[in-house]
Amino acid sequence: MALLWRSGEEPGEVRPGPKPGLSVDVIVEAAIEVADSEGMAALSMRKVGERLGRTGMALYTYVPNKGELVDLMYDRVLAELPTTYDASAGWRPAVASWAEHTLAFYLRHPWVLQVSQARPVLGPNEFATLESVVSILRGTGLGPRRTRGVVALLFDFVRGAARTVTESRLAPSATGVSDEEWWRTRSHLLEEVAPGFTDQYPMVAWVESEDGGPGAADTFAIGLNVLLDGIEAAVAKG
Amino acid sequence: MALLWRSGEEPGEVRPGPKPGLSVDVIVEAAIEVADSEGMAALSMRKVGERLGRTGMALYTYVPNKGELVDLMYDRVLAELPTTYDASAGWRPAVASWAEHTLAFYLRHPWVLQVSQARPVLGPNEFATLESVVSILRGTGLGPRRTRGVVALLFDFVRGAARTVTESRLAPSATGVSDEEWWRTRSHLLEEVAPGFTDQYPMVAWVESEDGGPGAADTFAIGLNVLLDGIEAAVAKG
DNA sequence: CTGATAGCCTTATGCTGTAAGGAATTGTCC
DNA sequence: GGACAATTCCTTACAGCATAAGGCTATCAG
Repeated sequence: MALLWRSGEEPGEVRPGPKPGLSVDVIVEAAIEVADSEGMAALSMRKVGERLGRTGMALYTYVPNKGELVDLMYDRVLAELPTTYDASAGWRPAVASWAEHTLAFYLRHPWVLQVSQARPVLGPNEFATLESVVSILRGTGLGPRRTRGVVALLFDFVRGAARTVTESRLAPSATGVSDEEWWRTRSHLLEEVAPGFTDQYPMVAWVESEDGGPGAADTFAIGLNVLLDGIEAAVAKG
Repeated sequence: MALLWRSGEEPGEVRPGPKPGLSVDVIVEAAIEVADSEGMAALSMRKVGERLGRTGMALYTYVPNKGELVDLMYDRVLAELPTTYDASAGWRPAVASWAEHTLAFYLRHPWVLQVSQARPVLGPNEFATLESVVSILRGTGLGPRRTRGVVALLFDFVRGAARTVTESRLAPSATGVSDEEWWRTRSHLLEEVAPGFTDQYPMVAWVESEDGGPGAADTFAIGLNVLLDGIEAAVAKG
């Protein structure tokens, strides 16, 4: 964890031995490139090493193990997120803006969703993101307990939405079928394998009727509004 | 996917060869036991095979690959969930009951959270769970699009809450520190490594002040209420 | 009995993280 | 300059993973 907060130790201390050809920073950078383009599952020490013209083992000079490397990657990409949001028009649009930025962030780095959330990595940028939401929510006047609940809810919602999008993005490419095609053939497939499933699951059939626009984006917007209304209600209650 | 919907093909068809010593069902059962007790990461074909007195390779006679096995495990445990909820007192308590049942379910089988969500596995029990929530939400009078949004929001919330609980449960045991102790030493640790972090992140410090009761359970209840109020607002708007 | 089939095995391939130990480089001290 | 220590990076090795390939054997239909 010390590595997370160092970020530029004093460059003094001249020490014997060959000059370091790498650094924690370039390793983390290379690892992020791998994870962004090939996904978390394809991230291996060997692959990161090769990208830097080294073997996988060379990385262990700089990073104690893969887990810590992932923690460093996580905190590093979090730096992309804004640290403040414009709350001049009230907390509602600010929260909406936060949610959209955060969603886009997860879509940019889907592997982040696979990094442990509840044992927080405790890096500086993780605190900064937390700081940014709480800061917005101070405008609601809610107390710390309620605010904690709302923050958790907001994160769960955005992360869940991101997971839905990225996974539905990956699934078709894995099977070689396009996204739309997949959903179109879905019902046909099901009718084949489970004849009369629309009778067996009438509610599912109903909820999937009346196809509303762009799908995922639409669902996100609706969920966000419900959520904001819920916060408003909590505020009204005091 | 055909395996998901079979669940008892006709036992006719007498075929040559040795009698099957195993079955898809006992394999799935054994795999669930492994995943429940040792976690998804520890689930391997070899381990499931050994639990049944076979090698790992023997399973490939019944199941095409590990991915399909996981799909089967997923749909199997989903059968534990209720298929209907009492909505006689209105949709609000019914949704609350659904959320609590579902949270408890995820806590019982934490590995389920690691099964892909957005390319739905499309098993019968997955549809049944979807059916149960939508069924409750019909009582709100919302249309299909809004209902879809609310369903997604509900699942994201419950899954996120479950993830938070299970991960904070696992983390300390991995490091050998107790849960409470971990949180207690948290601030001290941070003060050491990042002196004056309470000044740097005042909002975080504020939101973590006033420790409110049992923590996770409290956060869940608060979030759920916010969510229910949000649905109510959506209903009121029409 | 013969041939086909299905269950289960052993073996092998190519991945993974990482422990261990050695070679090479570069500094400080005599 | 030579000795010694520290450091980077390498090769090798091990245990584990999913799973492909091929072989042995039990069991059926004919």
